[in-house]
Amino acid sequence: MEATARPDPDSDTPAHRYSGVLAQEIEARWHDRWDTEGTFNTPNPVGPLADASGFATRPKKFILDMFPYPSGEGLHVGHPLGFIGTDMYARYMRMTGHNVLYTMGFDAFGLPAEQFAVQSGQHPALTTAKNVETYRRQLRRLGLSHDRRRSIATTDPGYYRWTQWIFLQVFNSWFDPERKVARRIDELIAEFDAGTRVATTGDWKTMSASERRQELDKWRLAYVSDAPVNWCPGLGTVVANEEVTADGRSDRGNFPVFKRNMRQWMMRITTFADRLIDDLDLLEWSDAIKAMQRNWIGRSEGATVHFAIAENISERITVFTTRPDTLFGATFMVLAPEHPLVDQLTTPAQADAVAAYRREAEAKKDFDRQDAGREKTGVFTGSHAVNPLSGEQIPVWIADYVLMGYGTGAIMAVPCGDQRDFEFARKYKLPITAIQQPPDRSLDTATWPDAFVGDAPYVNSDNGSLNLGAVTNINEGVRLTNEWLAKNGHGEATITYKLRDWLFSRQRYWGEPFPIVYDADGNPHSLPDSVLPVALPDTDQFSPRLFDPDDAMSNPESPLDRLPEWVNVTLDLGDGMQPYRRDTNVMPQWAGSCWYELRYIDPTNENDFVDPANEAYWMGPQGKNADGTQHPGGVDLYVGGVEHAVLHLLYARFWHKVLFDLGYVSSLEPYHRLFNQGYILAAAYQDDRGMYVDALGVEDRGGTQYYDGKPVKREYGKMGKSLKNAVAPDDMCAQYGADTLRLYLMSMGPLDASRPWESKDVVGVHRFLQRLWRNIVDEDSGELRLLAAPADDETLRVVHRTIASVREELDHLRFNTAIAKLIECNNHLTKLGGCPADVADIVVKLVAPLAPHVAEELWAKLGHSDSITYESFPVADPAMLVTDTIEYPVQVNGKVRARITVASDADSTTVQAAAMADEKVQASLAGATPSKVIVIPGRMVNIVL
RNA sequence: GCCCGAGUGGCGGAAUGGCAGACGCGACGGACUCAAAAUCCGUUGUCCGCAAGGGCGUGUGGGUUCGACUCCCACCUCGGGCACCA
Repeated sequence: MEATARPDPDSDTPAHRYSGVLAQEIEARWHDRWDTEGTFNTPNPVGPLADASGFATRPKKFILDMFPYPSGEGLHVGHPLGFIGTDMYARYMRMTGHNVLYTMGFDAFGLPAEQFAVQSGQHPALTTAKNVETYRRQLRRLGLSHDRRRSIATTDPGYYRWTQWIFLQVFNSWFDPERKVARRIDELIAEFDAGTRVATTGDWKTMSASERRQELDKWRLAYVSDAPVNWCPGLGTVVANEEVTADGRSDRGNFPVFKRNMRQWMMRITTFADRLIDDLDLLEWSDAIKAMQRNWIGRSEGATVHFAIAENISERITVFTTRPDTLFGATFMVLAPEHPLVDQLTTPAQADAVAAYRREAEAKKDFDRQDAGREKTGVFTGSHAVNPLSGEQIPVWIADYVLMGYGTGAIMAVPCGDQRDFEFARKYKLPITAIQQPPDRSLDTATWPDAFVGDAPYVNSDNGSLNLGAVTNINEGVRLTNEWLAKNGHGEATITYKLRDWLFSRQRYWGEPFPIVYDADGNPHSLPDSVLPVALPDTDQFSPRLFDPDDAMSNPESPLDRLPEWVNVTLDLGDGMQPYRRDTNVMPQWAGSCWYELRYIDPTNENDFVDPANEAYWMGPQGKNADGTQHPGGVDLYVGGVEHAVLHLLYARFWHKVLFDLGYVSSLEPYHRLFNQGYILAAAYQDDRGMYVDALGVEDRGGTQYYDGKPVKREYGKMGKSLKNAVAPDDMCAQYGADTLRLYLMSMGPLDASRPWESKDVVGVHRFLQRLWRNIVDEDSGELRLLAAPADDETLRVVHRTIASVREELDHLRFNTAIAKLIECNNHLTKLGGCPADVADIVVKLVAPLAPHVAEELWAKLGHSDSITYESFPVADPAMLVTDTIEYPVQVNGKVRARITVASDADSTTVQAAAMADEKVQASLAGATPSKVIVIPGRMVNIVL
């Protein structure tokens, strides 16, 4: 497609027609003026960005986009969908008297930047800076009203200095399990010193300095752990659980991921699990996203139950169950093959079988073990456990359908009520005892086709001291059993989570270095604030060692390991000058995006990551939510894709809560209202080899598509490089102007819906702007051509109805219908032959948030010298919204048969009489007498026969 | 399997208990033009009919209601998330 504008100089197109060429000329001029005048600079209450405008006393709106990763390809038209929505809203908010914080930063650390650098042979710092430049230019061209003084990139040392500082706050904190808040590690030391809290590894008073250090490390919210992590040889790094797809591969690069024990940084996000679930209730997020977060955290309530072992082994087997009330039906136990008690439990007779089974299970990847459809397999250990309720001895098996990573890695099997246990019991001829009386089955489980799951009266559930016979619901059964277990020392009520602690280190180059050094004994020490940032050292060896993607036994080698002069340092950390080794990991890409909205507030603050007064103004709680719950604070509107539902959004909430607990921020949550925009889809085409071909080169001939003369297959998918169906915003701006692109993207449908891009449809909104222009400006002279006569009554009503509905639609982010209303209004003006002079200001203001460049130009032509940005948005005159007469549709038996016009204040009797008198109504009635007439005032009449 | 969404003209979509299809694309007809593009005006759910007019119509089947795209129940299809989670 040609990226040039349509009209050529030879054509007879009027010189001042609103064409792509003119639009670009206008837009470039306004971009310069906005920059020169600092039109979108937003003042803070205090600090370097405070000013005397008085704006900082206005009500505030903090409007935020999920900031982009600046890729080498630049933007395609799908990327700015959300950005344009927030820009329209931000501009509307400015015109309704708000002080608006709106800017854009760049999430520039991370794997893709590093991979792009490796491919191109250029340093990621260079490619990133270049890409950010491209993005800034493209975003500017779209007319986004960002306060550019507040823009940051996560790779700026002035930014990641504070990312490292927050890491140190997390490192120097612990979770108080009683108060359920993060507290400073100093307060833990004070509690140990005072004896009000007992250390877990020994007597605090007699511990050596090194022992005390190790005790404290066990409490820290950021800690080094030697635990199973996701090792991805194809990427050369470990990745977080959240970055592993359902089929056991990395979400970046789609490489296999293996569980391996490795020494890595973790963050104790699990301690915040309850608050991360509970506080979702305070947020205006979609139920879908809330459900995804709840699912991921995976809270389940139940009990731990301890089973004694019959064969004289002192250890007990501990299980977690959500259905302790079914304990009477536990007829065997199953341990994960990796369970630590398996060796002790295995009898000599079973040793070979158990060893063989464990080898087999180990060889399988985690993913293969998690296929629910697989036939269950297992081996008897030879030992028995004692059911604490029934006293019966039940066999202990191992099977790979039980996972070491969830609960305790062991289960009590209740085959009558659990389908997995039922299948296993059938296969290995294990007993199945009914403990509930299903309504449609006998108690003879041999006749059952499957496990019975549901509410039914308990049977066989009485051991003399616990009797569930009279219990009618599961909750009551669970409660009674938990009580009995606790009283008799066999267990207690317990809550478990699917959420694991957050794996926080990566063996890559392009990320934030850890502000941590290790002493000669390998103990981690935090570096003081004064040496931050720990700068990422320069090197041309920025690729980590990559391995065969299937080489599970390979070991990570971080690029920073290769820089001994950086790694080895001599420092005085309080014990005199000592040699230390720097941590050679870098933080995951999510670190930088965990707090960027806070830095937007105070981007130039050298002393603080954000001034508390500025944070309180922009993000502090705003009274009560609409439903009366506490307002948690946070940004007023956060727009972004649904793909971050459990990654960025969970991590950022966690960090924010830690900062809240430590008293650094006043907001409980970072993002009060979240809006997930849809994706822009586009047709993609495959040739006969299944290769994608450049969608821009495909021709349509009578419904069949051809590329290079050969037919191709069409499908629709997310716009992007991989499907070769990207459309560049620069091309669209060149052809029609940015205002047209903005309107088209927003008019395609609601912001939260995904929808296909059709380049041929763009011309529709372009024609609208052209007509709007022509209604105000003479296309030949470029001078105003307003109608001198005052707007007639009908026009005034149209204009005021438009004001009312545009306000209504913009308040609810319904840009598509707002645009439709404006088109309707403009079509009315077109029929008049132009815009009456006395409504021109109003019409231009209505368009301003949506198509700001053309609005500024028209505003200037109308004789105003200031930017339209801070003009007040029109308010509809209520008198103009009511009419003297109303047309009522008249239904006979629910079908519209006639229309009558009556005075708008006519009462029901009058309306009914007018309806009955109508001749079409009489014809439809055909002489019959209505049994009922319903009159809905202002709406309609329905005559029922 | 479980949890969310969504199914409306040729196409994108509008209407959330009260006139289904706003607005736009496309298509068709007309104006302008030597012609084309651009622009402007008009028609456009579908079927029957020359017309007036009428029948049908929001994935399928049932229900609530004077009235259902909208609410309820069951099902079908598509999209997304989770999945041997005890």
